Amino acid sequence: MPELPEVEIVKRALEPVLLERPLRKLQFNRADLRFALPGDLPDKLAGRTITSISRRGKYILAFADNDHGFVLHLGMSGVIRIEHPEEQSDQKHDHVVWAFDEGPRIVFNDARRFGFLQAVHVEDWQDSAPFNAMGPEPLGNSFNGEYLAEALSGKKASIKSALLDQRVVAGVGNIYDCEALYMSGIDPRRSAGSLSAQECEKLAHAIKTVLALAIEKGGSSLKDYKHTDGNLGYFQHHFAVYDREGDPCPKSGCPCGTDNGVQRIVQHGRSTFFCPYVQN
DNA sequence: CGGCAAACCTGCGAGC
DNA sequence: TGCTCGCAGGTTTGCC
Repeated sequence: MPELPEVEIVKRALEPVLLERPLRKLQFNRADLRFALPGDLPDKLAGRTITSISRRGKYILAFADNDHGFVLHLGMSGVIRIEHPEEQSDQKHDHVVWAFDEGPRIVFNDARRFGFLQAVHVEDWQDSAPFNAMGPEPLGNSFNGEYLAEALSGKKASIKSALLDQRVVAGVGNIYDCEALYMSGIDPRRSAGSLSAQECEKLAHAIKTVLALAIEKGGSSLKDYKHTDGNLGYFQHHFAVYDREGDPCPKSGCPCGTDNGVQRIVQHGRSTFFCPYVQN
């Protein structure tokens, strides 16, 4: 589930349950996820209170009142469950548990284990990888057409893959990459450096729009998520092209409707979905 | 250095 | 029913 909007939604859901509650125990159910889990972190955080939560790209950061904290990445299949005492259940692939003296606990479940949790300190987290090379937040003011034109300048790789580079812009993944390129009418196969200033402006705007809309939709169905125990997929019904191979694209009267519809191609090992008429 | 394939790991749906 | 294959929202590594 995790691109920027989903991570933002998880971050917002964590705020009321993780903040300002003394953490009884940070429990690791195995020694490693994608990377080794920080074995000394539970001792640093036991009995402490988390005082801040933030998001950077697809990463969630949380710091305790002693300036120690953790950074969490959900990988491809990572899911956070917030479980009230009467609804706690241990499930396969529950790797990390945040336990409190009372009230809900927090569980990180990740079947594929592409996700990870690492220790960070408030003083220096920004100086270490990947944060020291990460591009701007797409919803922030510093991300705009002018920045994008500069960042893409001279790049020979396709615009599709350039947007997946977290050094160009933080938090865009395969879905919103496809959606933003559709929204801006840009062919995903074009080289990144070939985009005009006007196209960069359009694309930057489309990225902001699609991400903001996804956060809005995701937020509205977060209640369902909490009650249905892990059933996700809030925004999927709003995709214009992603995972819609063969369907007519949403543009009314688009010739793709009487042709082959939305096309799927593979670029650098990842699926790209696009409408060859809208995006040219 | 830029670009790209492969690797990491498990689960699920399609097809036989 | 059960097997194999291909595919999955991400990132890192190593090779040209």
